[in-house]
Amino acid sequence: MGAETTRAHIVEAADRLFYHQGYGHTSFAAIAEAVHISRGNFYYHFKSKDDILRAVIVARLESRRRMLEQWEAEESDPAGRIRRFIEIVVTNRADIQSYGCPVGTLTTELAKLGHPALDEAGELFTLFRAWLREQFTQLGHPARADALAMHVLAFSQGVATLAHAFRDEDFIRREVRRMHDWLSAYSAGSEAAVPAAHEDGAQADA
Amino acid sequence: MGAETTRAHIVEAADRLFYHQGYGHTSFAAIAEAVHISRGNFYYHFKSKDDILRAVIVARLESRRRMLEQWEAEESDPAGRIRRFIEIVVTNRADIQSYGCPVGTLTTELAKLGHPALDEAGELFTLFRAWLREQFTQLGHPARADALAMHVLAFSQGVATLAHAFRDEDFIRREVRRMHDWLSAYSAGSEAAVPAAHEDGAQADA
DNA sequence: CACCGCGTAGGACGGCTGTCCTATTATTCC
DNA sequence: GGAATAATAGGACAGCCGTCCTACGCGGTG
Repeated sequence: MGAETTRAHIVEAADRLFYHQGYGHTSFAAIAEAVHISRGNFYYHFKSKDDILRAVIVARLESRRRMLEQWEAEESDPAGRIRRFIEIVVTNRADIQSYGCPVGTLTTELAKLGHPALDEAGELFTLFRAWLREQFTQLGHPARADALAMHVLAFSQGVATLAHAFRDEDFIRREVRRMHDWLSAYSAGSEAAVPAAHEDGAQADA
Repeated sequence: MGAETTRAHIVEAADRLFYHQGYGHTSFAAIAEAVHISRGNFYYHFKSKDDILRAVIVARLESRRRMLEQWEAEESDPAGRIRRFIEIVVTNRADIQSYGCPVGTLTTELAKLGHPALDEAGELFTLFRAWLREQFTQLGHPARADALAMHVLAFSQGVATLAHAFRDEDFIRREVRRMHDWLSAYSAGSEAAVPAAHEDGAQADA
């Protein structure tokens, strides 16, 4: 088997195990068993465990970039692209209920471990933040774009964390509906469509 | 020194270290060093590491219960009590930016570890959920109370996760302001004050 | 004073971890 | 077909982990 193939298999298995069990709790032996190679052979492809983590982060970054590019190819308007992002928590509800958000849980863990690769993991958040900011800018809210992007990110992290803790699918769908309603105020096309303060926030959610 | 005092010191140090470094990454040696006792002496007070974790969870539960009781003593109306909860992320912003939410990060970690004490940690979430549900019921929204409670929880988790990842205090304050505005639609006193769907969600956030 | 028990100290243990080293097999090229 | 290189296997190593055991000091009681 080619070295690149084996390397890809290692990254794939490590990606899944880091997501399911966490980085710190996933041993070399566990990855080796999943890929069906010996522990010693690891160091032919990677020089340390940190090295595998960085490869996993790079793989996730590329994966998410491809996802966002595909959305831009499929959705012509920025509002539709943002809605795609909002619906991630529904699309991936099974994994999220079992393991939480891959980005949020990894970043939190690396921060607590004081791991040097924390900044690289943070780029995953930055990627989404910048992309959402761009969508809101195209939607006609350049000044608020970054704050709105952060709000959408906070929504997805909050929903993922609680869906994980309570394993509640109805909750996910309720919050997604709420978020769609929230977005519709911004996607009406003109800045004037955005309601003034104290008129926001509530809808038929229960 | 009394056994109970030492036990309390251990729980206190473990609580802090579990929060700062995570449960799995905190060793017995680290706790022992923080309390200035020997490692071996641990097993006079606790019979395992799981035992310490459970004691920490119990301590956190009691701490949060006391906090909620104090709010009920200080705030006469349920809306004010909910606002107290919303402002936790501002009050504890320094710790949250450094270590995230103590409840959310612990629950997520224990879930990934497959730790048997996961359910006990989940009671921390359940405590807040039930308390918020009660406040929204008193506010006049009994049917929506649980969904609204979950929404407030999702807000706090989302804000905590992102504030931790980006260390952004302005973001916290923005989201808290947004949440206060959201709540004001429900705390006007009558059910009729709640806006209809598609009129919610936006305000001066940036 | 002698005694007893509570609280503590510190080392020993087996197991798992990441890392490294060397031997062995598979593949490719002349 | 033989030689050089790519890829893998598997054990050795030191270090840390949670756990356990035994011995020691100290304070109160008879």
